This record gives sequence, structure tokens and C-alpha cells, in this order.
Amino acid sequence: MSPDRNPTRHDRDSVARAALALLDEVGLPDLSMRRIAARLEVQPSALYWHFASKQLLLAELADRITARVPIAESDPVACARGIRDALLAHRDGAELVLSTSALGLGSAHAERALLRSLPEQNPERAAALLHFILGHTALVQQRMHAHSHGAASGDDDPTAGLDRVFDLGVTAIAGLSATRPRARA
Amino acid sequence: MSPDRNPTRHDRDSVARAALALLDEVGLPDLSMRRIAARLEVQPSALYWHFASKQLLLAELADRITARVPIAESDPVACARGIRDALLAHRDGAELVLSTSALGLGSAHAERALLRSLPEQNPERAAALLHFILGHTALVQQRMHAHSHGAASGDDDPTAGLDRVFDLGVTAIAGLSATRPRARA
DNA sequence: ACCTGAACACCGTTCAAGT
DNA sequence: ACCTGAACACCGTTCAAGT
Repeated sequence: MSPDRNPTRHDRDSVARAALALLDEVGLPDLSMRRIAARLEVQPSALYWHFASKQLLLAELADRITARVPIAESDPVACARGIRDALLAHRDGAELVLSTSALGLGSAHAERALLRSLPEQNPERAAALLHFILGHTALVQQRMHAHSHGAASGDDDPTAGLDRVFDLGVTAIAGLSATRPRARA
Repeated sequence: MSPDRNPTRHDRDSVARAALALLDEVGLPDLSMRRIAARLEVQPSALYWHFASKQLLLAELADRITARVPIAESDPVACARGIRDALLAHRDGAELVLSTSALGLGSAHAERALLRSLPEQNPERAAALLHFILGHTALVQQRMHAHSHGAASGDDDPTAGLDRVFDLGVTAIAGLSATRPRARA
């Protein structure tokens, strides 16, 4: 007799949230529209009311992932770590952002944050930093997953030493590192 | 009456070559086992005689792409350009290598080439360089495709200025750039 | 405004069986 | 050694129709 009778109606936000949660459980290759629909107890076709295509839904997820990077970092290294952490916060986050950043402006927010953190606000350095962070994090993240899923070869952590590679890359591109020791002035 | 009667029998090499050619035509998202089989005029199940899974076939393609990077470059910038060009030589090459480099040692060859080209043979710099090149090239490549396929917004080339970003990143990580102008000594 | 039901044109992979 | 044929358990997407 109540006017609101339907048990679960969804909107863009609830669909995106369910998809993001499912991403963490199953990973990007197994994140299908049909699985997302099943999680929402809805027919697959229902999703197309909220998102015109799977690509657009994935772009929304990428936007939500990058939206969490802090804008106020003054140090490029801290800013870069913030971006990396946002990407690592969700399974296959880096690969998702990387593969959707062509169309969606998902990575634009991260790039702005980098630009602001740079001493001379050099946009080319900001772009290079973003490219490095995305490539590095995508590699690290999938190596993590391959290792945990017991892929092959040695059983020692393949992430070892990669933090140093990250810092080296960021400081170098940001223009903060010594070029060459050149004696020891 | 001849003993060799069968018109087309295939091996690993011919399957991989057909797959690589098809990749350039249709792109990574549309590269299916069934399409590759159709191109070879063979049933889809026939491919599984040569490759145990699609993933392993893709890893072979990634290996073939990176195999073409020159090992003998002495200059890190020249070496990095060689890697980038090898990735750009096939559609979605960078994304393919990036997404398979966790398991397959496809990128190991490129990393060795970088290491050799570095003045001090620093393996951390080589790793950082590889990560930057892969991230950068993957982004550039998909932006190229998005632009050619008439995605949206402005119609000017989105690749403009990206060469400078590439050079900046490579020289910085290689340790060849000035840290900061610092007056103008 | 939001969803169902049914259909369309696809996927990767397995496996017995053929030659 | 290499392939067929048939099957299994899936995909993304569209669209009329329901409420």
C-alpha cells in the first residue's frame, strides 16, 4: 500500500560502486557486465539504462580511482606516491586507468596535481611523470597478482627493489636528482 | 598420388605470424582465437595444438615485438627510441607488451638493451626507463588510435609535443639532463 | 524512471575422433 | 603431427514490452 514498493532500484552511482567492488574481487579480465548485473540482482540489459556501454562504465571507474589523489601535495615525490597509492587501492587500477585515459579525462586530475607539485610548473615534466607512474604501477601491480596467483619460477617477492626504481624515476623526471656524481663536490 | 597431399598445415610460427598480421588489422580488443583461426582457414580448436592458451599466444607476439629492438645502441636515448619504435611498429604493441610482461620475459630483452646503453650500467635506471617507455608509448599509441577513429572534441593531433615529453623523460631517468638551471653557469 | 525477457552475434576452451 | 566437429559455459548489446 506504500507508494515506494520496489525493493531495489539503482542509479549510476550504485552501479559504479558495485562494479568497483566486483573489480577488487575478480579483477579486470573477469569484470563482465553480466557479473555486475548478477551482483545487483538485475538483468544484464538493465545496466544499459545507466551506462551506454561497458567502456563508459569502465571510464567512470577510472575517474573514481583517480579522483582520490590529493591535489594539495607540494612535493612531487609525495604527489607521485599519492597517485601510485590511489592506483594500487583497487585491483588492476593502473591498467584500468591506463587503458581508459585516452578518451576519458580520468588522468587529467592526476596530471594537474603533479603540475602543481612541481617547482617550475613544467607541464612536460608533469606529463612524463604521469606516464612513468602509470607504466611502473601497471607493471608492479600485475607482477603482484601473478606472484600471488602462483605463476611460475622463484617464490621470492618480485616487488623487491621496485620502490627504489619508483623513487629514482620520480626524482629524476621531477628534476630533483643529481645528474652524475661527478667527483663528490 | 603425392605423399604431401594436405594443402595447408601450420606450425607455431605460421600461427604467430598470422596473429601478428591480424593484430595490425583489427587491434588487440578484436583479436580473437576464432578470428585467427578463420584467417588460417582452420577450426578454432586447431590453434590449441600450437598454443596452450590465448595468453601464451599473446606472450609469443609480445616476444616477437620486443625481439626487434637493437641490442647494440650505446646511447640511452637512441636505445629508448629503438624500443619505442619497435612497440609502435604494431597496433597496440605497447599495451600488448605491457600486459604480458609480468609472466613472459618479453621485456627482458629490451631491459638488457637499455642496461647496456647506460654509462654506469645501473639496473635501476634501466628498469625505470623501461617502465617510462612502456607507459608513455601505450598512452601515445591509444591516443593515436582514438584520434584516427574520430573519437571526440578537437580534431588537432593529440600527439603534438609528446616527442619532447619522451626525450625529457628518457634523458632525465638516464641521468643526462641538467638538474636545475640554477642561475646559468 | 527503471527494469524484464528474449534474442543476436559473438567469445575461450575441451575433447573425442579423424587422417 | 595436425586437424575436425560438436559441445560447454560464457560474452556485449539491442529492443520491445512491462511497471
